[in-house]
Amino acid sequence: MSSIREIASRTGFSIATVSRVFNQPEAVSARTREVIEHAAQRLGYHPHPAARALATRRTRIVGAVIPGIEHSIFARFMAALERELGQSGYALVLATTGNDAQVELERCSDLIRMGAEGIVVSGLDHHAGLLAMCAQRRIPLLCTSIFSPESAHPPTIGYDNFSLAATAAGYLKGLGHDRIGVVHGPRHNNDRTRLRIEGIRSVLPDVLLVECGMSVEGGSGALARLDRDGALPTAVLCLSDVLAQGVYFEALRRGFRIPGTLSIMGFDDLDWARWMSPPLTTMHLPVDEMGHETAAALVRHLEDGAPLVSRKLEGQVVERDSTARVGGTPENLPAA
Amino acid sequence: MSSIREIASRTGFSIATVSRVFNQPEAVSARTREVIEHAAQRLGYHPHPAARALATRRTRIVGAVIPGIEHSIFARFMAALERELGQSGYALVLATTGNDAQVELERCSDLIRMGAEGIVVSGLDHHAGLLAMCAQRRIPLLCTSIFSPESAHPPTIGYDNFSLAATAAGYLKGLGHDRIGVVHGPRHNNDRTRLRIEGIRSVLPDVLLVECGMSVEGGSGALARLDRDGALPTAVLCLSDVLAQGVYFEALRRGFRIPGTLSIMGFDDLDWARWMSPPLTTMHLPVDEMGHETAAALVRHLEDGAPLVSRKLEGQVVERDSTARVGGTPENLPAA
DNA sequence: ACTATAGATGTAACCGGTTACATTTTGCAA
DNA sequence: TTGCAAAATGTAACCGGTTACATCTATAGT
Repeated sequence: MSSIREIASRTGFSIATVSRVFNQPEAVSARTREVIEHAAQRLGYHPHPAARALATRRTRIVGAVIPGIEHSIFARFMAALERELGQSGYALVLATTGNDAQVELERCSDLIRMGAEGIVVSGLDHHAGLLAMCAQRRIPLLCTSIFSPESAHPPTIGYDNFSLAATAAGYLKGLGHDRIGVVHGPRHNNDRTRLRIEGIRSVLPDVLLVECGMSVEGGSGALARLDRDGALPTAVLCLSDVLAQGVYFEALRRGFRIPGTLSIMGFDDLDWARWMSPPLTTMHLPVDEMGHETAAALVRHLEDGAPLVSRKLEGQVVERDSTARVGGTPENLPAA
Repeated sequence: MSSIREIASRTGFSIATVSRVFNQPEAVSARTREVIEHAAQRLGYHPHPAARALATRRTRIVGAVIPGIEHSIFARFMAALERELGQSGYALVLATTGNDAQVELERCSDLIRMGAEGIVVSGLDHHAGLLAMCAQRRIPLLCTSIFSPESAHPPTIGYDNFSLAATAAGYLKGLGHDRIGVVHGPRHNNDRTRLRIEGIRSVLPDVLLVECGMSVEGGSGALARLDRDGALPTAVLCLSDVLAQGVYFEALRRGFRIPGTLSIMGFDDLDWARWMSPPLTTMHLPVDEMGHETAAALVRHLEDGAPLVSRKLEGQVVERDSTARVGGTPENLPAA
């Protein structure tokens, strides 16, 4: 409705002066500033975002493209990202892909089409066109939930999925488990999962893998399958706490004792993990830090031109009571 | 880098023709279109979003301002909202408030400042300035997670918290429970919670209320407090599945049988509820539908000027095994 | 009184699209 | 051919800000 010119003509000043009141108040006399601010207030003036963006060539929008936000760790990551970005005056546009590279490309294209100044994605392997598109438009692309020192482009801010998974596997191995099952989500289009599996295999070459949907239901079904096949291991490493939750309840349902019959370990350290009974041993993933670091890096790059550099964040095993030394407890048989 | 004028001069056509190729291709001859499209391709042309937004006065951005996305039902709502908006070519900007009305106002202001064409908030009571701000700038504001037929402004798309909670309380009452505890999150700045409590009181006038933080830990602590006070009811109604999860595990920890010693009922119907052991009885909230309807209503309003009207969505009790008729099971005492 | 200089303000040219309207070209009937 | 409507294209005025540069004013120094 009311533009800068409206205010200018109402107050008798020029549009430049009005603009200065909002952008470089110190360059305007106190009296003038007061008059213009008052008029702006009275007319309910707000600068037109597109006009400002056109002139300054800044939108202060960054986009995040993730597989999905429903369950899991991504919601926490988004929360941290949003909090940090918001504090720096940036807006976060959210887009989900459902783990489809083609959809991811389209979503990124949409983000660019609407003015995103930077894009955050998950993982390192993407549609071939994605990198090209971002490079051509000079849009910084940051890969998260993964760390890779080798690829200078694009930069990664995240954890080392391979070694974290190896550490988790090593933890269970160190507890004396030799028959270990790994429950994981779809490998397709998910390099993090693939890396984790490789990491586990580096410690436990012939571990038993069970792939299932990335949901509580999936985890539940995975344990059911293991049990039905008579392949029940002494420990199950779940590549996500959500899967662990499914395994956990399915174990309870089958009358297993945790960790007596079955040690269960998760991955993520979602907030409810420590409140289960018994509390869930899991691999803590630094997602809050990741959100924080990602936002900070992007903001520094956008504001000061600081280069985007890869950053490795640490995770660690959070030992709780859902895992135990194998044979360490007497009641090793199903209870019911 | 490359603008419409660049392409125009390269191909010898005018900027108007170039613009038409992208906006009204049928108004341009096939030959010309081909030439221009080819040049655009070669130069890696993408229309400048701010310039387009300035000229068309459209940004195709809508904002959602929610308390937080970490746990709970909001992530699911956002997912549904984003999916639907994305399909209509709109982007979703996410902002969180942590249940602070002042922060909410600021976040909304930021959204407007960056060009949001519509805003979605949770609940009906907000900072006084919020409505005024949106009204002045002609930004449609949609309140969700709540339904209120009375207030034509702003419109609400959601469920009736009062009657849904009353129904839940009625369900437990119908099971013969007379000592019922209600575990709920902060009432402050949360009209949905207040409405639910009122609804419960309409059925159970002197129900026992326990307020706690909106987390698994909160629920866990709430049950601990109930037990410590010797005020253990026969059933606990939790105003969120997250709280129910805390109560549930705390009950297990204390050796209670569910539902033998204690019936537990949640609110939300998050996806893991049915996979617990025993599965959680809960009040199903139509959040997917809410996201869908909210997005659709907003898009219709923005595209065709359709009026925004309040819409009531239904929820229902999902009866599972965490609740039972009081005294219906013999083992009414703590197990361990 | 007369500059030199800093401070305040104004002018106008952008930013990169869209689109009403004017103009030119084309195709077809008379 | 000529005439005329339809199709294709061009011109230029927006949209609402920012900002380099020019201009004007006030203050201080000599």
